[in-house]
Amino acid sequence: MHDLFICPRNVMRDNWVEACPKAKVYADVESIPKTGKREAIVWIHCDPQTLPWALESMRRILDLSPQCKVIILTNVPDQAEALLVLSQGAVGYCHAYSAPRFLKEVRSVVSHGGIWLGAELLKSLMLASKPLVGNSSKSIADQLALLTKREREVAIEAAKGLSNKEIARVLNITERTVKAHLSASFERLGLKDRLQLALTLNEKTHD
Amino acid sequence: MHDLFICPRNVMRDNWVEACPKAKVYADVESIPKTGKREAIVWIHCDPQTLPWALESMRRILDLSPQCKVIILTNVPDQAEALLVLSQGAVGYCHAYSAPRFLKEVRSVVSHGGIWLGAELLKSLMLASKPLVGNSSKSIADQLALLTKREREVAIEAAKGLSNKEIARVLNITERTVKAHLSASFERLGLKDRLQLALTLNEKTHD
DNA sequence: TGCCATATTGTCCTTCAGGACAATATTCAT
DNA sequence: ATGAATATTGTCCTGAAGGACAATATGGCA
Repeated sequence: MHDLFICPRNVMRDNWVEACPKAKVYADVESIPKTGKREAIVWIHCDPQTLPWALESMRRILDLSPQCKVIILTNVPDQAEALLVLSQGAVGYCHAYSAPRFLKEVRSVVSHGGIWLGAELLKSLMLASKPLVGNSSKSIADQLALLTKREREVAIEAAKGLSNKEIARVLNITERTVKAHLSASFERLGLKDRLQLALTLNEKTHD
Repeated sequence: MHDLFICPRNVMRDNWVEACPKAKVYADVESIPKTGKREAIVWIHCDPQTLPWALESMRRILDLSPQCKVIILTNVPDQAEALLVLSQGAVGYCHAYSAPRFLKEVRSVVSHGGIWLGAELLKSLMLASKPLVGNSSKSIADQLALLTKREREVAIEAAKGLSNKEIARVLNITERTVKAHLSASFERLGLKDRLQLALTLNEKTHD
């Protein structure tokens, strides 16, 4: 699977050359020779201003050769932007100045059918996807079962919207104890904070 | 970076051996020799019933050696389970019967700091992060109708669990503006804070 | 008897949420 | 042209949330 770069300035950066020695560079999609439906890894360089152009280029490449893999190289990585390009068909999104070794890794992943995204982006996706988890086969009861008795009691009060002080008063323990149980519950259930806890425990069960 | 497998049955499957020829297998965390703070790729095999054990094993491993990479191998891949293990620190989640070539690829990705998840899971994550409105009942739509366009946009992001900073980034406005819209929304809808807003906009039960 | 899990609590710290008061710019209806 | 609503942003402030590190006590089990 060969590589090609699309860069408005029509210049290969050193790290790109080192990562993909045999790659060719073009200024735009039109400049690419028509080579039939061969698979390629297409690296499109852009910045926030030229993102729409990059997205349009990707669309056209994927229209012509759906089996191509498109990786977006940006000067200013941004999560929302990453989500946008990935949702529109890119299989990778990384910094244009990344080390050659890193780019080789990205190349390896996508050439085998993988998708590349950073840990921070994955974290955001997981946060945003909590409703999905709520609708999973793992019921609320199952999740509560992962907690100890006291953790459960505290979690339920927190899910109602009570503050730590209010929960402490209701259960006749200190605020510090409330925090300890909540932190343990967050970790056990894979939740970020009490808001996610509240959403999780208030999910409708499926009967 | 060497590999080790944790499998209750203390047996290496053929595909594991082929993917990681020099790896060692242990029945549990206790059986692992204390080798100091060396990085390792730890593959933990489990099924739905032993997931809690696997998660606990991972926690202990990461407590002892935070630089270790943990990959969960399951007999029954499940999206919610994948999200749970990834949110608790795993960097990979895949099928225990995966081809050696595939496991090698996973190994390569995580050893270079990447996180492995399948294209299907990523797709689900991105779908799940779409706006909440559309699946809501009329009452929620009615409440949203009380807000201005911008207030609505901010409220929806907040209801997903995003912080003010994250919302500011997504909508390309300042954190101060986010706060202003949220405060206005709380007052307009008669809500105390973002937790109540989240429960209201995600509401499925009527108590 | 010893170990582990659980429950409880303390101090300290950073970050975040949200309110108060204030201001400018834009859009739209009158 | 004017006024109101909306959008945006600033500074400043307090209180809450949550994490880190630490400690003691209790109950159950091998």
